[in-house]
Amino acid sequence: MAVTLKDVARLAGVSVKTVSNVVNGYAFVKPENRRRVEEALAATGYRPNLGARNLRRGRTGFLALMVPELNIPYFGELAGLVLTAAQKLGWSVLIEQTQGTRERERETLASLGPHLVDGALVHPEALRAGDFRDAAGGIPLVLLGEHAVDVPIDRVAIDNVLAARTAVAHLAGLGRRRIAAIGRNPARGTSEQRMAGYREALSDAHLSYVEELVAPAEKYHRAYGAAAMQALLDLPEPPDAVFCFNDLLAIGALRAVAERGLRVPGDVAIVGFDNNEESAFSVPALTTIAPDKAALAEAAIDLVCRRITGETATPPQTVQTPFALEVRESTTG
Amino acid sequence: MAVTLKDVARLAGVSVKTVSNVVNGYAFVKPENRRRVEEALAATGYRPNLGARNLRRGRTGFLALMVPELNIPYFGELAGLVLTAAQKLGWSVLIEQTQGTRERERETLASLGPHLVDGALVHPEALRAGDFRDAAGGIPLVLLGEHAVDVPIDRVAIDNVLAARTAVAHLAGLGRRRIAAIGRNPARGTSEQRMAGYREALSDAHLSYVEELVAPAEKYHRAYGAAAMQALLDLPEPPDAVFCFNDLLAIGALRAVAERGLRVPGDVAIVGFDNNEESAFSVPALTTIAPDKAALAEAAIDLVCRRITGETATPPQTVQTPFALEVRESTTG
DNA sequence: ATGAAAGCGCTAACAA
DNA sequence: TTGTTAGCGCTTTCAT
Repeated sequence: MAVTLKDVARLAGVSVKTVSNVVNGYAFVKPENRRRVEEALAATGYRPNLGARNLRRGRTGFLALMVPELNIPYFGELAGLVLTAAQKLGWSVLIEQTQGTRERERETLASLGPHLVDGALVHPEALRAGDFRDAAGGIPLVLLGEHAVDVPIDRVAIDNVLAARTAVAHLAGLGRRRIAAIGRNPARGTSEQRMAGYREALSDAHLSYVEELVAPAEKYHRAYGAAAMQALLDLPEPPDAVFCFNDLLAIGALRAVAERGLRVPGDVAIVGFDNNEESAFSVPALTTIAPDKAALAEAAIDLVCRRITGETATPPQTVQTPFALEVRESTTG
Repeated sequence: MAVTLKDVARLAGVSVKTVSNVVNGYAFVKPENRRRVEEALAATGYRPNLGARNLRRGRTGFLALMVPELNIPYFGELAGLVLTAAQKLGWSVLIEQTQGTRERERETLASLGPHLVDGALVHPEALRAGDFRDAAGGIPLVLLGEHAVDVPIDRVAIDNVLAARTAVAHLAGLGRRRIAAIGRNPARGTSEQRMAGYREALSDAHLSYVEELVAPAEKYHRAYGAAAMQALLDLPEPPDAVFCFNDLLAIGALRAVAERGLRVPGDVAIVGFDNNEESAFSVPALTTIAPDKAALAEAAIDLVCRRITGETATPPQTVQTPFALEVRESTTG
């Protein structure tokens, strides 16, 4: 059916070794033979059978990317960048969705392994430290995003505490005094970090931490942001600013404010987190923390590839990638 | 390193054949042996090497999904659904991004093939009919979305003409007389279809087709929608309604209207296409055509799998999946 | 019902 | 510099 190395060899009148050498860019091939092989290659339209090559090499040639859901804009954007970064280095990526549940995350981690992929980038939502005990059959893992889980595994993330602090400091700098937060969720690692940054910034601005101004969010989706904002607006003394732990929550909050006939940022200023593409086009456009997602994707791919090739054998490291505060209309109408 | 069939066989004191039989659920294995094999399997934590299995079977076990970009919400959502549908049937999916350029689409199609994947779902943007000439090395292909390309290949799509017509009829039914369109682009297949539906609906409503009310869009991104809307609003006699060929364009249009201090739907009613999740939360929420994306994903996966297994050997077919008009605030403030 | 062995397409150690 | 050949881990005849 498909053209094999042997077919090419026969056509070129050389051995498979020589063809293999040419295909793999081995330098020492007699020019005459190289020419004939290349001709045969072109004539047959030969394409190496990756499965066979990798079986022989003890590699699969694939990486995995584990994320909650691709229809969450942040992960859609990130996945796109990861694919691009991987492709540049000649890797194919298998994307696995977990829906953010611990069980699916554990299953997925277990299903990964040397027989399927050579390495994986994982963005866990609910995994605990113990879940990593020789998971994934020992292939190199790189954790994406900051999490409470304290495991000796490579990580790439922005400084969530500082980012949250920056966002809230911006609000305080605008003269807002009742700054709420939406997104507290003990089950999520990043929630802890962002809470910490929130508290630090309040303290920096000599504002006190008010329990009732911190709204939980079960999921970081738009509808939950809207619901949380409604609750906040029902307070006897509603907030004059809100820091949302991601843009989806912020977009929901934006709607809730509009539905009350209130103004953003006039009555309530809003800051998000992630800089989803949609956030630049909401009405009003959303001020948000903009992580450098391309840098994140590239650093992660780079790291996992170096681990696979054994190029880097140092202890697990944490790479911090940059972020910026993107100021838009939702705080400076 | 990893546990192989041979290791399990040795531990269980049987031949690899017997282990293979157990692993593959072959019925006729002596209960005693089955028990011992299962014990050995559990003790070693054996996981089959997919590469080797597929090499032997002449399969790869992978499907490909070719899309322009994952950070476009429609494709992020669709990809997530495709992954889910594929997983249910035990397939892994390789996602390939083309950025919507014809060249990358051709390259990708060529890079696919029996050595990499067993079948592919492709959502082309710029491909021409000729580009499909024995592309992808003869593996089963399923086209996603409607396109101008007329090739004898399986397809899954909604009825774009009818959908567009429905959207515009809705606008006309609201009493709007100057209904514009944003998104004309001869290079894109769906553009033709949506233009046709637009014209049909105008004619149904006894409105004449006005060339200046049809705005082109190079890319179907938010910024292009905003630019097109601005141009439309600069017209001596601006439109009182706009049909955008996707939600991204509509979101951009929404912003452009807001920036002028005009009202949606008061001054201009807007309808989109795709029903991205964000469209339910924009201010105002967007009326849009909502294709049943889950049905699309499932039908496509189902079809390609049946072709691969040879279960379906009929001539290429076109499967139509349902859509609905989702009426929201942007047309009924 | 199960074992022995061939071979999927490829790479690489070993020879020549 | 190039040919020969042994596997990579698995499935699957063909025997038994």
